Amino acid sequence: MDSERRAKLEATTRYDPAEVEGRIYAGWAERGYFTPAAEGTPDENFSIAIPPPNVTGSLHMGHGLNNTIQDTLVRRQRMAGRRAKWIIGTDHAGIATQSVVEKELRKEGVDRHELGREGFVERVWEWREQYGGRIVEQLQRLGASGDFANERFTLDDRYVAAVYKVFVALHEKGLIYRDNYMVNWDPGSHSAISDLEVENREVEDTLYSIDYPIEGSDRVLTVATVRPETMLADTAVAVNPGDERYRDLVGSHCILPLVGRRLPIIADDHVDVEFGTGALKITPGHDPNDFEIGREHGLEEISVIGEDGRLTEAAGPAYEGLTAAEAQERVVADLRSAGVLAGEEPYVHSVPFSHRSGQRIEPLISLQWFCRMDELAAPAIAVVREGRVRFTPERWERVYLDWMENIRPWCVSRQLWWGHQLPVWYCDDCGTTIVAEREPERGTCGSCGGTLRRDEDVLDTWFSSALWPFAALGWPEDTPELRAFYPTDVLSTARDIIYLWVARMIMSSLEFLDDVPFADVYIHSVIQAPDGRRMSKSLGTGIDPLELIDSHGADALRFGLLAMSSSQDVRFSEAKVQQGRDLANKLWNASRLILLNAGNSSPAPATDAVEDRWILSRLERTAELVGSRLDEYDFAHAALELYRFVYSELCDWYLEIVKPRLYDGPEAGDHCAAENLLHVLGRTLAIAHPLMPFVTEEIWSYMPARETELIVAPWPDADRSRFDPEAEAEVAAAIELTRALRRWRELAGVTPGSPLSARAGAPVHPLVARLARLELDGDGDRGGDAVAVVGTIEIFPSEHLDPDSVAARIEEQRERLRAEVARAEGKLGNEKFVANAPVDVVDGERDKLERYRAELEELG
RNA sequence: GGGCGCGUAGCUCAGUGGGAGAGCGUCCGCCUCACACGCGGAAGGUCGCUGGUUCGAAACCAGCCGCGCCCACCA
Repeated sequence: MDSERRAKLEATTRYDPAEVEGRIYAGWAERGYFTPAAEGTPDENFSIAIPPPNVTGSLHMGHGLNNTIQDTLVRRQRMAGRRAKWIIGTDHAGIATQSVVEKELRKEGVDRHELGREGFVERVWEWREQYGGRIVEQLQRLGASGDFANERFTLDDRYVAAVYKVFVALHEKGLIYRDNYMVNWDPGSHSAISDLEVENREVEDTLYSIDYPIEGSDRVLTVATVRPETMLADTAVAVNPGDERYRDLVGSHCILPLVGRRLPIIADDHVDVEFGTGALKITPGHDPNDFEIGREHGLEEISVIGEDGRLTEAAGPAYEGLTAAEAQERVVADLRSAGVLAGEEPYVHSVPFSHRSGQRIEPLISLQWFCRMDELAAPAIAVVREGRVRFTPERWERVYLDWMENIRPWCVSRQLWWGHQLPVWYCDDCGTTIVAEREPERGTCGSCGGTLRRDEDVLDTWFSSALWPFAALGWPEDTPELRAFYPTDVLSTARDIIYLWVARMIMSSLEFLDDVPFADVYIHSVIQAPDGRRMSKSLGTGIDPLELIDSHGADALRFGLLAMSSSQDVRFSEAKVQQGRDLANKLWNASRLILLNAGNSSPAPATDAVEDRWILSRLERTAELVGSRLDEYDFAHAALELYRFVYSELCDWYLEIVKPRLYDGPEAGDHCAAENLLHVLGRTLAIAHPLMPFVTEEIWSYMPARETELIVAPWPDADRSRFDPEAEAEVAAAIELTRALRRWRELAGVTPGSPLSARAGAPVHPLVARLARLELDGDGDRGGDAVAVVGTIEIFPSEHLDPDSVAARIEEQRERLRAEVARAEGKLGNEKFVANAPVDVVDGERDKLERYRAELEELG
């Protein structure tokens, strides 16, 4: 280390992440560590595909955790010597992005329709050029070692080609089809959306009861509804086939009030006898349930509400043009004056809302493109059942399977402009529909030569996301990247997109690449706000990860997130981030101690002194433990185990123990301490690197005899030959004795600075004497008797001892020992315990009892 | 309606059959020549409730109470 760097190290008593992180990161990127060669096989290589964040996104805590997890895994494997590729990219995020740009246009007073489709899409691309890189830059601040040089976007030309290939292939297979079907219409985005984009919310509505007169009778059938305006589209009334009250009416008709239409009275199992009057009005055009019943019974489907949310011509002149809400008011008023409104009462029920726009879903029948899923699902169910794809935590496997086993058709068309426009053309002249990867030549119909019209719709964003891991590697072309890195190893994500994304990736990969997309799915915890609410910008409960990086450093945030993560939801804890910051600082200062006192030593394990063997043993156990925790996706324990080793074992004990040897220094002849310290430090930094890459790389740059940067230094596989139970036991005993003496001193009122006059009853490790500040009497020539015995140490009276405190302390000790003796005696006095408990447990109790009795005796 | 998860120290969480743990916070003492983002020490818990299984339960089983999430077509 040159004198300038040495001076810097000496002067920097606090680790300063802001000074380090940008510089270190730029170095890594410059040297190309993030882009592995596309060579070798997927088995020997390692890859992860990032859940591509929305281009419109900015880094939130969920990204923070998920990407820290992925980066930790990637760094670990890169150090293990594998070509490690973290596939990076962003998602075009159809509705989200379109809304952002529309909002921007609105500020300029422009409606997207004024620009036209082409102009608008161009505008979105411009927006993406300008702002789309934000989230990617934010990932880099976290320390993400992804392959940013090969960043992908789900609307790149090559990616679009993959999407079209899949669409066309599924269409040819008959799985993708066009149909008039009940969809979730989102008035907010003015598009159909899939079932998965709908969320149910509890809402208080009014439940209206309406009398439908029965034809040829003066009886009425009373039906209940929360949406009276939809009655205009009723085409039947249903009762349960087993319902005695109405058995005679099945087959006859009633008359729809206000409209006068004859409605058949039908019998259907869906009808709940218990609910209301047991008679259900059937509106196939505006209720998903009624739609099913209608199709089963071949009922007429009438649409009275259009895609603009207004009543259509079919609703009749009195209502046409009204909004649904206005129509409801009018219908209720008309029913009342007609004297058929039998009742109204408040009613709480769950109602579908658009996840995206937040608006209430309008169920209606619409001509859309669908994908049948059952055939695709079957093999995707099988690979999970067979364990070719494993979920961690395991319980998500059931969640996945339950959904897959009841999968329903997927509405894939969206009435948006931003996205993959359907590769579908229509000939209005001859009625031909062409589904093709490329636009037909000259845009004309092959059959009749007529002009083709392209379908205006785009695909659901998740349709393209489903292809992410392989399309991002260049599929359908047979690229070197695909050959080297597919299938990927792990997918790390949050549970809310298991259906939307994870399941669909598995299905598409099996269908098109005949293989699973990844072997492991890790479902990480959801980080809630500190008060337990959802962390969200709109609730004002969000905490910005970037601010935490600014204040505490990226390593601190990474450590904190990993340490607080769990197999369940957790509340965000800034204390854990601070713990990470403290650990970074601790590593930094421990390193200063070692590096500034190591002279010209090089790292090498030393095994002469028992404390050296001890720390080596503890180090290797830590390497093993942290490694296996990471293998198990148990990041919290990996992080906390690292923290424990660095603080408790390395710093609190080993460094304190070897300080004298280090200070006496290599110059005085003890190279071992420095060499061993450098060895231990190096391996510790390597273990810590995947979790805390910046501080470890920075310290590493001061290490003598390093061959590479830490990011590509070998991962420290545990060297079990260094496990040393004897050294561990010996040092553990010395530590325990030291702590007992410190405790005794504190409680006996001896000030920390003053030495204790003592005699060792048995050989005692010199470190105990030093760390507990004992003045050991070599020849045993002491005036007076010992005032106390702590372990094997007799303590003599001295001017520092307060006799009353000592007496009180001893009595306290006696009490504790008596209680312990009583507990052990009780246990051993229980015949059943002695008879049934395992031998080692019983023996353990016996040993304890013996020890406590002996200690008690010593106290007198 | 069904499913999953959770209830342990003031706070956030570990702990899945043999003496209740960590971090933060609190209290006491230390600016000891790596670090006050530090060092040493301490206090603090009928492990949601009730039964059961067991020699032994925070852990396993059952029921209950409370909280959260997911799925579901009772209008």
